[in-house]
Amino acid sequence: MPTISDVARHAGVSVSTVSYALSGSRPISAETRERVLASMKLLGYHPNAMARSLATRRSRVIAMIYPEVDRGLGGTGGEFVRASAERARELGYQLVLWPFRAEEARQVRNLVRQGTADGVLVMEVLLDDERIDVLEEAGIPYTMIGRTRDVTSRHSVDIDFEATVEATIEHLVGLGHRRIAFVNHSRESLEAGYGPTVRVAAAFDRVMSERGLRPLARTCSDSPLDGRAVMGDLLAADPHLTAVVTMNELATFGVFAELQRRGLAIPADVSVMGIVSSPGVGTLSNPQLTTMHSPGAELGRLAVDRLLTQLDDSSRPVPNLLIPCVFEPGLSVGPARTEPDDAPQRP
Amino acid sequence: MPTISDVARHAGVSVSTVSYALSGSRPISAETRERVLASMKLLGYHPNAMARSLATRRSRVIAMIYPEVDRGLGGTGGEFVRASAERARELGYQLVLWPFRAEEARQVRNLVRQGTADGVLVMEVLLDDERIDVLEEAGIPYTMIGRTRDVTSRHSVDIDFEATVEATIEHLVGLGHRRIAFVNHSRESLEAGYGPTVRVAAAFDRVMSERGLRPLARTCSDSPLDGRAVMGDLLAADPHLTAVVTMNELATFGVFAELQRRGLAIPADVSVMGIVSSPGVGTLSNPQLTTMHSPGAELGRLAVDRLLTQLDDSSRPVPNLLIPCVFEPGLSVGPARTEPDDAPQRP
DNA sequence: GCGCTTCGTCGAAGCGCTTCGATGAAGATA
DNA sequence: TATCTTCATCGAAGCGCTTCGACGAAGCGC
Repeated sequence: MPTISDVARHAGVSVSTVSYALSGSRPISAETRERVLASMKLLGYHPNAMARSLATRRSRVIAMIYPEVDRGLGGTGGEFVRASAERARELGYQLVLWPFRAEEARQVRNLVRQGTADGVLVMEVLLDDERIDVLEEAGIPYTMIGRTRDVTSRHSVDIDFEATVEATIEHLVGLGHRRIAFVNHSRESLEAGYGPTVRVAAAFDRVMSERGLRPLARTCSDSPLDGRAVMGDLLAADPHLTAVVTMNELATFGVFAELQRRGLAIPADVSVMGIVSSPGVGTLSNPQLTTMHSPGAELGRLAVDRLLTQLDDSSRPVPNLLIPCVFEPGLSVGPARTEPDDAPQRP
Repeated sequence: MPTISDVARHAGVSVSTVSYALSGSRPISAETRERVLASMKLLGYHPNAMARSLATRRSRVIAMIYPEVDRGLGGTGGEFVRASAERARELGYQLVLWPFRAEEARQVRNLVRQGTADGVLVMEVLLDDERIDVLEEAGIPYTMIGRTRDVTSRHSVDIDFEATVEATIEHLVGLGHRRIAFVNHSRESLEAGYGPTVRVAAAFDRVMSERGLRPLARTCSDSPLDGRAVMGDLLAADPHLTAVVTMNELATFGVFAELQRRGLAIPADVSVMGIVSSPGVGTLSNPQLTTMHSPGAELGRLAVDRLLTQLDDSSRPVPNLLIPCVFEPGLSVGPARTEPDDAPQRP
């Protein structure tokens, strides 16, 4: 591996001239620049990343803290990671993976202190998340994917759960649905303060109540088996429900199975709509699931952009971003069936 | 951020003493070591990774080249990445992601030359893969997940496709199946020389032929829709087939749908067995899919171990590893139905 | 023709660490 | 007691780069 002084010697200039020729941070005559660049090419020179980092105190590395790349199925996590890594590369940064859960905040601190990363991306943020406190304290730029409880002075991009729920209910109500149930993620994730679980639960309650509808909701562990049980439970709670909204991809398979077992046709008897789902997951069901798919790749890119803006110019304020899920048509949602006991309706 | 000389000053020793106290590479009296460690703790000192790397010419970073974290569904890719990152961390390394496809070998070379990574992990290796040539040429340690065509002098871990197919066919034949069809990944991936596609195709041919059975196989793009079409095609080619082996998770959903549409019961009429599938994917089908799931996490850990062994002691030869898939029982495989035209069988 | 600015380049310091050779103080040996 | 080791520690060099101050050579106005 040739070094900068090999290049300098070969081109007959000083080391600093080579550096300036490369960075352009001081004027260099066109002629010598040519000569230097030619030498570089000839020798196959590539600046050593570590030496450069040491001198500039910038590693051009961003870290991504992620507890799980994949939650079971669901390409969302992976999609997010890939999009971030790609965007980072486009902008000349590298992405390192720090596999830490919320409880491992101390490890995060240690790694941050080592100075390997110029900035940090945090996935799967909890409402109260120690890792964020550590990052704040260390004074290192970061961007959350997700949001802590209070987010006013913090940097985040997130799915716009509220708007997503709003659009979903709007869509269903527009098709005549009034009795709409919701299948959430697990009770544990709700209690742990996992953002999507908490925010969607709250949004569903609010949006339904605002319309004078009953917000029938259940938590459900991430498995088809529990999805079946919960679907049964929901039908017991309201035998006349006409639509089910589910944020739990694995459970959705159970929801389908249970409805079909009971002879309820989708969507003729019951419509099913997936929200915050990974792209393509809709095609796996029969009939194909209508979804609001989560903008994983877009969030990944935006998170990186946002973080790097902060790095380049920490004074520039960057607004927090909320991206709603995208409607992806399927065959699992249709007009509400007219219920006998819905009869006394106004026209 | 305190530096090593802050610590030295505070403890009243020289910089080198601090370094030795930390690394233990020269004897230091217990007393001064204590004093130094106390100062470190008090000052909150963490050695700067970049400076250390520059001095030692070791970055303690390994890079992972991956074209896709997720192929649609399938947590295998993500599982692999996560397991690798975790294992690397356990051993004091960081994992950076290099999102390069096989065509982007030049970019790989540039990054390698920068010296950011001590070693490289390459996912989704093709039979003929330029990236591997680049790594060989650069003389940087690497480990493939997957294999190039000739692997004798190269470092790899991979799924043991041959053993997996062998075990699968064995299992089915043991249940009386003779007419077994195979649904592979896409024709494009076969032609691109994507390892799993090619090796399993070959293994299926061989294993079936060795048993005097007809190796009925089809490529199929990764989608439920094409899965349906291919299933129809297979039934046209052999209306009496009793088992389908599929390596294509998305297509499997279509296979199920098509069989059910035709009133063929699973497994009473046709058994379906998924191979090289991501863990948990079996539970999504109804009836639950019997699979040979791919040992993604194990491969991830092993790949890292293997690479780091090479780094520590490049002379020590490390054998290439092949890990078979693991049988995961489900409800989609049963005894072969007795076909009218299979009648003249020996007892 | 003089001083003044501008331009292009150089040398050296420094980023924070590791590591090698040297050194002085004990302790062991004769 | 003089000599040789051994042990613990120090100082300095060096990893490959950036960047600051300096300096000579042109170019400028008057």
